Amino acid sequence: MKQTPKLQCLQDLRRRILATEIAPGSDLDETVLSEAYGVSRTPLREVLQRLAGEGYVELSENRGAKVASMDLGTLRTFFQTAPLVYSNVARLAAENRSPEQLDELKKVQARFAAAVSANNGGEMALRNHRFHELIGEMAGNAYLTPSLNRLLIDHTRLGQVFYRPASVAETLAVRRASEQHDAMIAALEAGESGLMVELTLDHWTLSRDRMERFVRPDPLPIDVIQLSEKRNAV
Amino acid sequence: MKQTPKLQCLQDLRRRILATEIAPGSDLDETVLSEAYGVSRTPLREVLQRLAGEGYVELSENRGAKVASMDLGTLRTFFQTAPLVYSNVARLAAENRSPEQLDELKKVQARFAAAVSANNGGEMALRNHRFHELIGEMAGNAYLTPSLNRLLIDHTRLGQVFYRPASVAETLAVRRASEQHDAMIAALEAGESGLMVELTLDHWTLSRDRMERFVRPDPLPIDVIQLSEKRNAV
DNA sequence: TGTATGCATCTTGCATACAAATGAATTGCG
DNA sequence: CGCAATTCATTTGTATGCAAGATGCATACA
Repeated sequence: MKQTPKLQCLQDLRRRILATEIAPGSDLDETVLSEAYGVSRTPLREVLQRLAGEGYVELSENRGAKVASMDLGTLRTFFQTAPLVYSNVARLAAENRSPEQLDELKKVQARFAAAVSANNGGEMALRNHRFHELIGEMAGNAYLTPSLNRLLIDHTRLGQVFYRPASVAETLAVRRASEQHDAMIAALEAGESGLMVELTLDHWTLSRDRMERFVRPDPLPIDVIQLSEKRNAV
Repeated sequence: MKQTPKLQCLQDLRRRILATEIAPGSDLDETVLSEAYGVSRTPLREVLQRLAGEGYVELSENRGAKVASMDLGTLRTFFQTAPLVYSNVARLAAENRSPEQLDELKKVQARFAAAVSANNGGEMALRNHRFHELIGEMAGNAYLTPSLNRLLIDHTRLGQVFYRPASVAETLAVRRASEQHDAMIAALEAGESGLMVELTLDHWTLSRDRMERFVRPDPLPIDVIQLSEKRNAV
C-alpha cells in the first residue's frame, strides 16, 4: 500500500472532518488545501468530489466545497433514521461476516479499548467510528452502506462533543460502550443475528441518552441564595 | 438553467446507464466520452467521479470507470433491501411532502401515463424512475436518500428487461402500476402515511412478481410429442 | 508447446496555464 | 448622501501537455 500524497490528503481530510477539527459548514479553499497537501488542484478537486459522494462535504457550483453542515433538520433526521439502519445492518453483519473481518474488528476494538484506558477522547471517537464502519462492511449490502456511513459521519461528529468524559458518569458510559462492543463481537462470531440486533439497539440507546443528557442537562439552581442559606443552616 | 455541456454529459450518461443503453459492467473510456460530449478530460473525470458517488459507475485506480455491475450478489441484496427502504421512505414522504413537490409528482405521473398509453417501454422506465426519485426527495431524509437512489438505479435497469410489455398480462400489470401511482399521489396529498406504506408495498409486490416471472418463467413442455398427441386426441 | 520476459502502445493521473464566474470595493450619478 | 453600476481581485472551472502506470503482443527460452 503506497502512500501517495493524494490518498493521504483524502484520509486526512476525512479524519479532520470527523474530529470536527474542521467545523461543519466551513468553507474549503482548493488552493490552500492543494498547497498544504502538496498536490495540484486537479487531484485535490477529485478528492473533494469523492468526499462529497461519501457525504463528508457539500459542493456547490462555482462556490467551492464546504464541510457538511449539521443543522436542526439534520439532527432530527439523524435520530429518526439511525436505529432503523443500525439494526438492519447489524442483522446482516451477523449473517454475512467473514473470519477476516472479525479479526480486523477485534483489532479495532482493542485500539478503542486502549483509547478508553488512556482517556483519549478523539482517538476513542475515531476508533469507534471505524468499529461501526467495519460492521457495515460485514453486512455486505451495497444499498445500505452509504446510508450507514453518512449516519456514522454525523454520529462521530456529534460524539466529539461528548466523547470527552468530564464526569464519572460519562467515563462509566464509555466503559459500558466498550463492553457492548465486546458483546457484539461475540454475537457476530456466533452468527446470532437476533442478539446482535438487540445489542445494537442497546448500544444506540446508550449513545442517544448521552447525547440527550448533553443537550438537555440538569437545569442550574434557580435560587442560589436560598441554596447557599440551606447549606449554611446545617 | 443553462445547459452547459458538462451537465448535459452528466445527465445523458445517467440516462444511458438507466436505459441499459450502456450495459452494466461496461468500461468507460475517458478519451472517447470526452470527445463525444465535447468537453475535455478534466471535467469528464469529475462527471465520472460524481456518477461513482451516486452509484452509477465504479472507479478503480489506474483502470478507469465502468458501469456499476449487477451480479447475483447485487440482485439478492436488492430484493432483500428494497421493501425496507421503499416503505420507510414512503412513510416519510407522506409526512413531509410539500405542495410544490406534489405538483411535480403529478406532472411526472402524467408523463408516465402517457408513455404507458404509447406503449413506450424506455420512456415508461425513465418516468417511473423519476416518480420514485421524487418520492425520495419528498421524504427529505439525507441519510436514506442515497440508499433509495441506488436501489432505484438497479430497479430501473432491471425493469428495462420487462418494461417492454409483450403479453397482455404485462400490459395489464403496467396499467395497474400506473393506477397505484395515482393512489400514492392521493395518499401523499392526504398525508396518510399508513396508506402510503401499504400502497408502496403493493407496488413493490407487483414489480417483484413481474421480475420473478421474467426470471423464472413457466418451463417449456418437456415432451412435445405427448402434448401434441393430447391435443389431437380431442 | 507452454511459459516467461521485455518492449510497444494505449490509458490514466497530474500539473500548469488560461478562461469564466463570483464578490467586493470604488467610483459615478441621481 | 445613498444607490447603482462598473471594475478589479479572488476563486472556481476547463483545456492541454507531459509523466507514470497498465495491458497486450512478440520473441526467446525451457
